[in-house]
Amino acid sequence: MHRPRSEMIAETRAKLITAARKAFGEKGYAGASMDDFTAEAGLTRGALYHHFGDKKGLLLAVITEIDAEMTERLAVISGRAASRWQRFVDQNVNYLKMALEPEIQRIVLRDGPSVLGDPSAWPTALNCVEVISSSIKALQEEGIVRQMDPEAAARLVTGASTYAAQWIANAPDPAATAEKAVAAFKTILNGLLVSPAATDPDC
Amino acid sequence: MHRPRSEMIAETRAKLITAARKAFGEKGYAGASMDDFTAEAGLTRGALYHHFGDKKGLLLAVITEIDAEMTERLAVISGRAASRWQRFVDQNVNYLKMALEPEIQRIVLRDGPSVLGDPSAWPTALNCVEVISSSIKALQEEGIVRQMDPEAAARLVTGASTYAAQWIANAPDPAATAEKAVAAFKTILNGLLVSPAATDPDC
DNA sequence: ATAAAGACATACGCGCCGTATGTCAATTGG
DNA sequence: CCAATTGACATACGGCGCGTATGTCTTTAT
Repeated sequence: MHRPRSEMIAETRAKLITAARKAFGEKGYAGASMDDFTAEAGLTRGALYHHFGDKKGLLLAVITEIDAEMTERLAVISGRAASRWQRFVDQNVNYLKMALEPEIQRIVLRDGPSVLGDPSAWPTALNCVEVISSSIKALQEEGIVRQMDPEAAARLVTGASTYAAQWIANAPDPAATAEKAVAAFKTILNGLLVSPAATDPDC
Repeated sequence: MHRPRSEMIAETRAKLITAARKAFGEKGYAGASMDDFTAEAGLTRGALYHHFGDKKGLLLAVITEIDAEMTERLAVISGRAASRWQRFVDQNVNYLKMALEPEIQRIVLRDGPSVLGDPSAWPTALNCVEVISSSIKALQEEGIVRQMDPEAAARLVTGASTYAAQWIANAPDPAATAEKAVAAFKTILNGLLVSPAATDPDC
């Protein structure tokens, strides 16, 4: 009756990741007690150490899951864009929007780098940056974007939006701050063009 | 013979901050034992809790000290620049250079946000961002830089260089990576100009 | 000179992490 | 079909590190 063991294992792993993700998101990595959230998943710390090695390993698993979701969401966005340039702008704006979510801010943007070190060195390597990087490369080949190292440009741009997102989310008036930040962000992106539009082309 | 008590206190505070700064920089915030580094300063945790409240309070004091140094270093740079635009570029490049230092990376850029939350909400509020912000404002008034919210622009630009710095410092070949990153960074800064130079104006 | 304040040390308890060990079910080979 | 082995997970143990409560001793104030 117990369907194959591998399914039980996958389910256990999923339960642990889900419980940890919730705890990390709400209380932060340091504030989340392994005893507490494993119990909440109906398990003990034994299971956790068996599957993930240690607390850091679990955090990495949680971040990998979140990053996969982010990449998927960006891919969906990329599908429906009129032009390559519009796609690039959409990707960036949506990356910024995702970075506004408290769970992503806390787990991926703040605790992640502190516990696991520089994000660009992570195994999962934040695949969503890759998405933006390849957009830039395509735009350069069409002669739309100025020549520069695509990966470097992608990291600079995502760094800017990441930082801006934290600023927005913690500002006294997030809506007004977001407006200013997105406007400035688009102006900067506009500056990447070989022939910058004199005025902002879109909303 | 013991010169005024206030001097002794200041000395104690300074000793604690120095010892903590060293420990935080080498072992990270979480890995630094308060018992260890207070002992190294010839004191105990009692003194620490008396002056700083808790471990987070001490981290804040350390970051405040580092930020003051960074601001000072930027101010010196700002003094010797041919043009306002050149000053702005110098500030950014030097901000990036500072962000390459391991101590700043670990304490200010990684552990700080994790423990104290979003940097833009810190009491010290990273004064160095303010320096860059006012440069942008001045350049806009001269009609050199495109119109946008100066603070937003400053945060985007510092976010980009901060992120890029971590990428560089942790890259397998930091020198080559730095070259690509700085080149791309200058191209992006160039895009802020009302009349962008066709080719990069300086080295 | 005595009282009050404050700087700092000592002592205690508790939470939390990692490891070592144990148990029981599920697979595998004959 | 039945050992023997593997591996998933629980339990038990030890230790470290933080925060607090308390104590002592010096300095300032009156």
